[in-house]
Amino acid sequence: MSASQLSNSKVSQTKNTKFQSIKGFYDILPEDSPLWQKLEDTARRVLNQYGYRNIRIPIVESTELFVRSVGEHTDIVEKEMYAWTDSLNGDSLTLRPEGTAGCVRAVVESNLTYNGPVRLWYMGPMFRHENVQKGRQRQFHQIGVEAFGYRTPDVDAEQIVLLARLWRELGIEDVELQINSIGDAVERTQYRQTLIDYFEQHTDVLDEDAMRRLQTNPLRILDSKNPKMQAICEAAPKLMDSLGNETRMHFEGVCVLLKDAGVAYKVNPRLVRGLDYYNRTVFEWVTTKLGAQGTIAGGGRYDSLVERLGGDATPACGFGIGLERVFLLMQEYGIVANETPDVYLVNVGELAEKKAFDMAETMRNAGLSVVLHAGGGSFKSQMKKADKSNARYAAILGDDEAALGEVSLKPLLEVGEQVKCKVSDVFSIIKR
RNA sequence: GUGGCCGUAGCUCAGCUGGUAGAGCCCUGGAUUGUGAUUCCAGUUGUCGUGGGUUCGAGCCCCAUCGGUCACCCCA
Repeated sequence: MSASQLSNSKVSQTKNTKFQSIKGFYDILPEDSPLWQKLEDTARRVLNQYGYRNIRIPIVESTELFVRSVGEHTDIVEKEMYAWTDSLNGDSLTLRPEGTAGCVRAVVESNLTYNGPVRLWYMGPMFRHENVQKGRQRQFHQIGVEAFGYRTPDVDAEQIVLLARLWRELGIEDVELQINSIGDAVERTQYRQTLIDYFEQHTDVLDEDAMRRLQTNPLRILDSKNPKMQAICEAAPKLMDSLGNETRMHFEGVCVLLKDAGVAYKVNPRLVRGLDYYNRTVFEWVTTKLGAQGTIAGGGRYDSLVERLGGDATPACGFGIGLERVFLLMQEYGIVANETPDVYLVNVGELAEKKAFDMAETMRNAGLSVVLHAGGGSFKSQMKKADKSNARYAAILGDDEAALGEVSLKPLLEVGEQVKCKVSDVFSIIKR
């Protein structure tokens, strides 16, 4: 392919056209970045508290990995994947639409469960070619949390409780926990057939959407918002009723632990997840404050995926957090994070300008965060910049101070006396 | 993939039945020598998303296109 063929024809037609980010791909600007970091830092801390270990996995995997794990007939695989053929060797590759598949691949590849169960987490961008709307971008960010080798309900509950703690630490309230058990593969297949049989007796009531789902995902019909189908959905056979004893006990176990932990939940029998690999416990944390995209975290058990991807049979449980949505929710709650340097170093005068650079380094050596005013300007304008920078103190360096190796410290965030001191004393004055 | 609404200054927006482009915020300078965020004064802000069309004349009307936004679907 030639260079001219490679260039975007729409852009190259008009000269000097400004580039724009691709639809659904966006910049997180410095204004928003501190709040993102607060979110990420808080999550890291909480995950650490629970003994989850970080793993960093690629953004690109082989297409087949996602087809096998997410499911051939899911929306993600059928129409949302950024997939292409590597022009150098013909491999079919895909930008990851979710993280679990790659994580399982890594666990199997490096045999991470060799010494027993592991708890893992990762963070980063995911890619789905969907239409954008509030809380949904084509490149979006998730924290993925996965536990491998744990069979018992305590891990399911642990992950849910971990999330409850995260919301608490972030200052997010009023998020609802919905849980359900969708059974093992066999139980679900049975139930699926039961459901198809049931709805096929009532096709006169089903709308177009439901008729389509009857073939693709009959469990989703129960979720219909069509009021005309409300009655028939209510009367439909319940998934819970077709679950085996072991599955029910597992679900009971999760519920009891949640109760004991004081985490409120709502059993939602219609809660099914869009990815094929889930079984038994599924859950979502939902908010009503973000419009249509209310799920801020969701996950569940996927006991057969590891084996399906070539590993030894290993039970597993995990979830994803939609960081954009949590971020929006934090904004909704007025949660803020500001960058506040300790010092903004104002420097006016020939000698002062000469010494300021070195003086800033000295203060940084002492452990302070120091923004050096660069580029000259009047005293007044420098003070204005100091104010804008959100710094706690303006360190004023004029020729008087410079000659003596001193600075004048003026508090900017609260009222207080301006004091003149040696550069070496700045740290102890500010940090006391 | 489908539909509603919207694109005017860095930001938030006004702009009448078509008649040369506006406000606030921000930014810059000043209100007697080196003190910010408040106040007062002055000043800079633009291919009106893009490309066509109608018209003597288009920010405004028409078509196309791109983008934003919200929703369906689906999901984090």
